[in-house]
This record gives sequence, structure tokens and C-alpha cells, in this order.
Amino acid sequence: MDSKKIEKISRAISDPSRIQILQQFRKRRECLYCAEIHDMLDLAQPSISHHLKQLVDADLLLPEKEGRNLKYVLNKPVLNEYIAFLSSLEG
Amino acid sequence: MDSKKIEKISRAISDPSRIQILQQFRKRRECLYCAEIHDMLDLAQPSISHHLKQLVDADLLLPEKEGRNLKYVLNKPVLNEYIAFLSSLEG
DNA sequence: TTTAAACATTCAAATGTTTCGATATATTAG
DNA sequence: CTAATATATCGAAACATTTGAATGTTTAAA
Repeated sequence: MDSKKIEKISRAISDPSRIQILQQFRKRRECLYCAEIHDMLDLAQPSISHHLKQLVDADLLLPEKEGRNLKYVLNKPVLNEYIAFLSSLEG
Repeated sequence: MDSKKIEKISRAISDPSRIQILQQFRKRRECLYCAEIHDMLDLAQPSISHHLKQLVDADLLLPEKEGRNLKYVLNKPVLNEYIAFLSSLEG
């Protein structure tokens, strides 16, 4: 994983709302629906759309269309690559 | 590790110069001198000072004064806590 | 086919970040 | 003590991010 991607992933995680979204994957290991995120974050819809875009663009979340709804799953391989990069710093 | 700290660490890592600084700890497992960072980053001295402050404030680097020089060591326990948080997302 | 629901995009305001010149502080050398 | 070196702080310019109102798009229901 190159520096540019490390930067993008880190930036994606560096926001309270986006951390809150990611934390949902601890409790529920299934997918997360856009509407559920709207319920749990006290933000306007365009803001939530923006935050989800950051996470998807960083490749941390994979979007799946389901009719007119959208659900997200955690991209574990990418998360693991990011973790591997961090571990590699320790020598 | 609480969300606020996750946010701060992520933000500290979300910059090309700061990633470059952190990557130095892969090659050399010893400490890193401020002057060495100045040599490797094509930035003015106040900018480097700023970036190092971000990393120290996020608790990723521990500063040690040595005369009029300053050296930094990687804060492995904090890095490991951050990694543990990320791992916990995978359920 | 009209209507409504779910999500995305655009735009602008507010706020935060990065960068560097100038300057300040601390430490060491002479 | 004075001069030089290493690092920090301040202030301002440039740039990026966050937020929501308004609006657009897509899909499903009636």
C-alpha cells in the first residue's frame, strides 16, 4: 500500500462522524444501511452522503445497491493492509 | 482508546510529510533527529516544526531533548492501541 | 404514469490546515 | 558575555474540509 493511499485512509478516519460510522461494524458484523446511519448521526442528509463518500473513496467501505437503498460492508482486506503498514513502522 | 484520540492520531497520519517521517522508523529502529527530518523533507523549518508537533500531540512520537538538539522515538504502545482499535472494527 | 422515498450533487459559508517569513527562545561554543 | 546553532511561535496567505439548503437522479409504490 503506497503513501497516497495511507494518507487517504487516515484522512477518512480522521472525523468524529466517520469514526462513529466505522464503529458500528464492531457491534453488528453485517452490513450497514445508509438509512441507519442517517438515524444515528445528527446531520443533514447531504453531510452523511459526503462522509460515506469519503469512506468509500478511501476504499474502507464497499457500497452495494439494493433497490433504492444502499448498504455498506467493511472492506476488511484494505483495513488489514492499512494495519499492516502501521505495524511495519515498529520495525 | 477513545474516539477523540483515534481522530487525532488519524489526522496526524493524514499528511504526506508526516507519513514520510513515520516511515523512517521502518528503516532505522533507533530514534530520529529533528535535523535529519529537516534534511529529508523539502520544507521550511517552521513547517517541519509544525508537523512534528502534530505527531507529538497525537502521542505517536515521544520527544527527547539532547542539548540543543531534539530527537524522537516512536510511541509503540500508542501505535499498538490504535492498531487494536482498527482491528476491533472487523468484529 | 404520477407520486414518494432514498440517495447524490451543487453551491456557498464557516472553519480548519499547511506553509513560510519574521522573530523569539534556548543552548552551546568561543 | 557574544555569536552561532537548533528549535518554537506568530501572523498571514493559500488551500482544503465540513455543513446544509436547494436541487437533481433513480427506483419503487400507488
